[in-house]
Amino acid sequence: MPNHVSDFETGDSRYMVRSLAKGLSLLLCFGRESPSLSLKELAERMGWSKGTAYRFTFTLQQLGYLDQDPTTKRYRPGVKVLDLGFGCLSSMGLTERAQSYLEELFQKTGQPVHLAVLDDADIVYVARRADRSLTTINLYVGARLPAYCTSMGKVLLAYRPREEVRRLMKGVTMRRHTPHTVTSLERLHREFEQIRRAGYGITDQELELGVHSAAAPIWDASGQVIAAVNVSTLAGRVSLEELRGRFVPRLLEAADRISIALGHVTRVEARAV
Amino acid sequence: MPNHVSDFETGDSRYMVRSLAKGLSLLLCFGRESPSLSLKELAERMGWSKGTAYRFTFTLQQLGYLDQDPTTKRYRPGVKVLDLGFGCLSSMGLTERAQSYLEELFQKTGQPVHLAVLDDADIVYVARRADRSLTTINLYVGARLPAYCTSMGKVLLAYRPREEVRRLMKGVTMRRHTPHTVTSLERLHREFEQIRRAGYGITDQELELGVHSAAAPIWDASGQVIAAVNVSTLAGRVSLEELRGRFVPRLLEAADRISIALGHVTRVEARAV
DNA sequence: AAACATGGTTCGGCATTGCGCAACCAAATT
DNA sequence: AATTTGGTTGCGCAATGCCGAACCATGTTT
Repeated sequence: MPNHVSDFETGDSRYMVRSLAKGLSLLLCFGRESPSLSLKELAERMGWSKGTAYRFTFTLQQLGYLDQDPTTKRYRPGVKVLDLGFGCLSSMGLTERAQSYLEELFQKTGQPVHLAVLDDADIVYVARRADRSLTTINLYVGARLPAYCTSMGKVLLAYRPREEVRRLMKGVTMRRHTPHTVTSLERLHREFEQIRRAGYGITDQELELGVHSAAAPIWDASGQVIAAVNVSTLAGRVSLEELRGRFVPRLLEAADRISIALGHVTRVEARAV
Repeated sequence: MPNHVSDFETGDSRYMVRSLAKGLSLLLCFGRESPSLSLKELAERMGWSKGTAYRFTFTLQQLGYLDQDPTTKRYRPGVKVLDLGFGCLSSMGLTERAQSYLEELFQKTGQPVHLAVLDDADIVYVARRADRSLTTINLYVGARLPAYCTSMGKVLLAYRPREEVRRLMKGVTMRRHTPHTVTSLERLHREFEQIRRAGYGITDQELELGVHSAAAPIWDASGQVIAAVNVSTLAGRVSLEELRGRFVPRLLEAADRISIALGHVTRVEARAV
């Protein structure tokens, strides 16, 4: 078996259609730091020849996923990319069904509330309800944050089998974002234990100083935890006690209602307060 | 030049990388009506052999753009699709910069407000701020509506060169969604004239009975109209006069502010009221 | 329980596709 | 005018991805 060409992907990528993978990775180049790219830049970033880069941008442009400025020739993502993402998002039905409960939770607490799902060891925001700029980090739908240092992330991990958590967290370096960040896997597992007992989780300034939040799991009809809701508060304005005492009960109520809306059969569970 | 095989795409698709196009069209299969699909269904919809369908789903799954239910084997869009859409959306910067102004407009009017851009003859929602379920249609970010019968659509078209409008509207059948819908291109052009003079546009129940709305253009630094904001109201609760008198001034103010935030150099323009 | 049906997975062989390369343009810069 | 930079083509060949058909693994029918 002469390893003539590095076919890295563990070999199981025998079926991988490469051109598709390439094209998609090209779309990922665009972001906040590089909202538009020239053909040259694209080719360099991807490590492709100009010709190849041209064929891919051409294709994506034809299909509407890239726009090209006619004068500068630079490419920008086209609005059609939203068709990819959001036909899909709506297909989950999650956001739509959760929206009104998020609204209610926001009204009752006056704090920004979010909905997120787990993807590998990240959480991805899928909906939010907040006042303008209460949050320090700029969170938008689709944003990713590491799971291990966020309340929703911990909740989502807490309800996964231990084996899966091990697999997901393998390769994640638990960076100490703040002095409060939990950076030991063992400690994390103890927190998961606690979360499962309490039915919710709290993180205190682990990702960013001055922000703490509480999160609760959302169950679907099959009894899986598929998402988490949180309430996020500023440490300077709301104490942990207040978060726990005033906001958590509302949070749990909202989480339950969303779960029910998704068809979850509620089991009355004892919750340590 | 023997046209041996139908290479439909006007011939200029010589450079089209087919596998990419195919893979992307596969992702578009998923939507509200079909949130999950089996390999078989996918193969049928696409007109592919099972093997081909398998390789594409395999690829997309490996990359995280598709999830597969391990028991039923059915595919659903993976959360990673949001990376495609929203890395991009954020790269526009538009939504982020507009968010706080939308919030303000919503607070002042108490009505749902939206932000949309033009894509072909459609408008695509890129941001919104609304109470729960005031709207009858379920609008989410990424949703598409025809431009010709929406306030934002008309505004967006009104500021495009006539030639471009002709091109975009070619092939669009102006369906009479309600008795109020404007279905003549000529009439539409007269409205555009009016919109340019007034600096905003109103549609009265043209897409759906009971809903009317006012929209205003958003300009970028280069003097182009790149988006539109609207305020949408229920005909039963807010009269057209009230919409015009109470809400439009606020709408215009918000639109101006967003434009300025985008670097637009405000020219003081006379606006007919 | 055996036969059947359904739908997912795998393989081999070959036409097609898409790649690198290198030339060709078209603008901007010197 | 000469040079540079970056976008657009064309060619020939190797790798890619397609078809068809077999193989499996479950679930269903008789």
